[in-house]
Amino acid sequence: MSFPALFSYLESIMPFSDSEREVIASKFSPLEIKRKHKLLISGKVCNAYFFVVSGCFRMYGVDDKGYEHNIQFAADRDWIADIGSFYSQKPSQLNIEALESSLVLRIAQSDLYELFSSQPKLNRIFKIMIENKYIELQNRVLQNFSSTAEERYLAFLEHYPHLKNRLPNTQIASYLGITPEFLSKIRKDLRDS
Amino acid sequence: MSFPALFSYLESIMPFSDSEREVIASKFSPLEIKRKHKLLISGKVCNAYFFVVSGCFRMYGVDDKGYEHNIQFAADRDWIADIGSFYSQKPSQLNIEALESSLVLRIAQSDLYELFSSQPKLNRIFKIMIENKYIELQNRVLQNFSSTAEERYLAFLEHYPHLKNRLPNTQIASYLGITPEFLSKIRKDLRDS
DNA sequence: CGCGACGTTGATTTGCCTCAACGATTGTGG
DNA sequence: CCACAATCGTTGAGGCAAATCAACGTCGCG
Repeated sequence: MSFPALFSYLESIMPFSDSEREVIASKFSPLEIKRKHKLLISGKVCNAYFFVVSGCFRMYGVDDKGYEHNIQFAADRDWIADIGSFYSQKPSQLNIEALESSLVLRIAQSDLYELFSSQPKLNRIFKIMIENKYIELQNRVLQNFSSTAEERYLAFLEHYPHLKNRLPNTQIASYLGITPEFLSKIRKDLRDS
Repeated sequence: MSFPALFSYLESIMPFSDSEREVIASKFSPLEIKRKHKLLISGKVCNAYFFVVSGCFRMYGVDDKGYEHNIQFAADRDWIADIGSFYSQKPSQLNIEALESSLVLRIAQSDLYELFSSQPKLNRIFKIMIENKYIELQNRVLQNFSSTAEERYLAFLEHYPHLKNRLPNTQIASYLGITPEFLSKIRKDLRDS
């Protein structure tokens, strides 16, 4: 169990010794997840973090009318968890679902906390990761307020080139906060012009 | 310089010894900021974090058409900075402006990094703070997608009771992502019903 | 006092949604 | 290996939430 994808990610931030790698790797378990299967179900506590080795996931909430709204996608070499539920240990309102058959590495909350104590470097890595996710979200809030749906769609294509040919348009529409029908119209307008 | 407001906040999370307090306090400088003055101006790098002792600030971006969009407010015992610019040391696209005459404690980026090394506890406190801000933003994204402006306004009043009598409605409208005129209509409808 | 920020109201416009219908594609069980 | 269901993308007609533009009264402040 050497998890090259995980360490390639970790060591892109800072180096680890062989013994550190061994301790860290021992806490992660590989999981194969089939398309449409879930890593987290709304109502349950999110008691693990997941590192996506390959495949693709979406995290989404469901509103009063039953509509789903994608909060974020996570593909190769990305992390995913409901951070709010994970740290508060309260039930999550979100779901994490595989959009493709995927391979993830799972680390339980208690094991991650142990690593935070024994491997202080991991604290920094997780701090950096959350900062990055925070910045992404902040840009999204700003953009939702200041751009039309078409502008947001174009920005999405530019910002996530590795996702655009991998996701059905319905999923992209849900991420942009519009209906699939309206995204279809946007795409038609872009083709026509 | 004992900064009771700062340590009352820090010690609500974890205790500090007298000597720790002294080292930490030595890195913060108090600043008085008058209404409408800025802690951060778009185009500059955000090279400090601010702890708001008293008063109130908004952080906002300006879109192509010149409209301002409030990203967040920070009042008593809250932190404010453009986290993205702070960590990347790239120019910020945001502004931080006092809505009232305020008192803040400023810590420069280099001093904060020094404290992160010498006072590991602060790492955890900042990690927790960013997690909380992340959760807040995530809820905001979800709510923007799944609620009407009226629902978001009511949720704002409920979630930020200490701000609602302190902010002009134009600022609240900007935070909610609607025009001041439309907020006025919402308030009228709520009064009439 | 007079100016500028603020809140309100009304008329009109528009971006996006809703609902409905229809082909194309995928995938799955018999 | 085919038949059928399910998912996906598209198009169109009609409707609604919120924006835009314009006007006006109020208040606090220099």
